[in-house]
Amino acid sequence: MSDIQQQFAHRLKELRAARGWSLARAATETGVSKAMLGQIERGESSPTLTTLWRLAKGFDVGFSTLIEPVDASSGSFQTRVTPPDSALTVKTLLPFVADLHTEMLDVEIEAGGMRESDSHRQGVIECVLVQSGELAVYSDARWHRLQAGDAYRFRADQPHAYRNESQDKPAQFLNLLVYR
Amino acid sequence: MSDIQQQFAHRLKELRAARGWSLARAATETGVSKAMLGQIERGESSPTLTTLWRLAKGFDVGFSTLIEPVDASSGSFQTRVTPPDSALTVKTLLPFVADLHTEMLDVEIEAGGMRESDSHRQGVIECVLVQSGELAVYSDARWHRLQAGDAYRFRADQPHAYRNESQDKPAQFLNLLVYR
DNA sequence: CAGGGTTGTGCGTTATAGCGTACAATCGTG
DNA sequence: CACGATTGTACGCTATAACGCACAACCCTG
Repeated sequence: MSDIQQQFAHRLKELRAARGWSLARAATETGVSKAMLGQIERGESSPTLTTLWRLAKGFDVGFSTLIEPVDASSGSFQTRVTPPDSALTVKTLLPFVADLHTEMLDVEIEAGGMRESDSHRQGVIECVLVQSGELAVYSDARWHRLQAGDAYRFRADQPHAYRNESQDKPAQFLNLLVYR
Repeated sequence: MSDIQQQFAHRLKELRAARGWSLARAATETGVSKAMLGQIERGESSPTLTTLWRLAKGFDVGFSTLIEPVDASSGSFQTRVTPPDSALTVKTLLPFVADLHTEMLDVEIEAGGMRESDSHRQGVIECVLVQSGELAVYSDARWHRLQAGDAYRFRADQPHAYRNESQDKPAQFLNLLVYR
């Protein structure tokens, strides 16, 4: 029995309990046998992809939520201003939280300023939403020019950079990182 | 053979081709046998959870990305302003796109204005990031007061509402919806 | 060209996923 | 209390996941 099998055993029990379903009811909703559901919940069996898919549909959750729970609690969280360095002011609007796989920054880059960024981990997608000014984004080996109101997405698992094209005014953009 | 099995067959081939790995190399990286990888790619087998997990780790992708690809192409997308109605101006900064499971709105609500919202689908999480003004958010059967710079998350698969607490000035907030 | 290395497929074997059924335990009702 | 309904577990059977190995086809190098 593997760790993921154990984790999923616990998760399936959670999903079922949250809906107040018996094994029989869950079997009806998902099309997976009662006996098999029991085996999975006790960690005695590692379900196939086909069975996992049935479970996701029957429980009406996305595939990733089937495995990894989303924190359903409500609550405040803090935005945060990173101390300004030579060219950039970064305010973290939505800090990275594991269950949402998302992070959002409000970035201001001074007139003529530029910032390079290392690659993020494999598969991270970045969306740049220009709020004001003239911004250029470097990705896929070239610069892309953006105006206020423009938006641009690219893979952030490669080196990339931001540059304020104006020599007079700062530029401001929202930076959304989606980790999938 | 199920639809998801066929979909995954195609996806696994994609993942492997993208890295330029042979079946033997992929077997080494994932700990899943070459013969089994071949069976999966030809849609002849539905891998168990344990095997899926090994694949995710070996290919260094999140579990959901193992099944559903993220569009890796770069490109601009349009922000959009919804015509104002009686109390609200909505600008869609990031329209919903299926592969990111995310949507972002810039909302301005006039002095004293209020808006109720129906439930979204099961499991949607909403983050409200107040940019200016005094906002109250209704969720979990009660109102939560927020100031500029405050942020609040809650489950959006329940009825919820927004209200500008000020009778003098509009309030503005960013609204991030994460569908998981 | 021949030979060695690489690649993907097919086969047979073993372990286990998935099921229907039976049943013990528990619960609720008359 | 007895009885019926419900719930979760165990069992035996069938189908298939997963593997190691052999091999045909292809590619590259001397």
